Amino acid sequence: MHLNASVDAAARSLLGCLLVRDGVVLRITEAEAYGGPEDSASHARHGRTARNAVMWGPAGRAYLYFCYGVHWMLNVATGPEDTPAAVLIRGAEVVAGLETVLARRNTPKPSAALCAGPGKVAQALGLDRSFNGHDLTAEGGLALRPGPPPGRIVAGPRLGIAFASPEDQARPWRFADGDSRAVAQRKALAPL
DNA sequence: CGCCGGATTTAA
DNA sequence: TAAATCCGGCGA
Repeated sequence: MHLNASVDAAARSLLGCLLVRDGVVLRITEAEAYGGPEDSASHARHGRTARNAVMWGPAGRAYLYFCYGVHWMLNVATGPEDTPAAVLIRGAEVVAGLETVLARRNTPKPSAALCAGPGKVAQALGLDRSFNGHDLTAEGGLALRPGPPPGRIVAGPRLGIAFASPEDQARPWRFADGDSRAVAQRKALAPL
């Protein structure tokens, strides 16, 4: 876990790490890097606001935001203080607490798609705005811990950013565990 | 203050 | 392929 490295390196280093809450343990299988004001795909593109303030804070804090009027998205703030950057957790596989995850996801049985998607990850962990700014390096509530890294990493363009500049859309800042099935749209990813 | 549109998911 | 559904950011 190298949260103070460049945001794309930080995103790669989060693959395989564990998210722990309430007996639920998820292993991160997919992540996307978002930079500062220079990244036209990032929430930081309009500068510092009340919503994205956590991106300016120290590395290791949770940045939660509400999207499409429906979903909560979990990000990990990276980089030094005053340097806005965050990694969106896009996918995970369940390591422990399967019953709790199935209940929260309102799904009868497990599948590779159970937590493949950023909205699904936050829902599986039971997250909402109250976790915004939470210190993931501390114990309790919601914690981020080292986990088994992937054997190989695949990468591709970030998803859902058609509003960004062509250069930023093309930037291969989406990363995933090449051996995990808990990854949405795997065809858009290729070996590093 | 009102409008536009989004780092998505789900079901048809 | 579209509907669900809310709020941030921006322009008036």
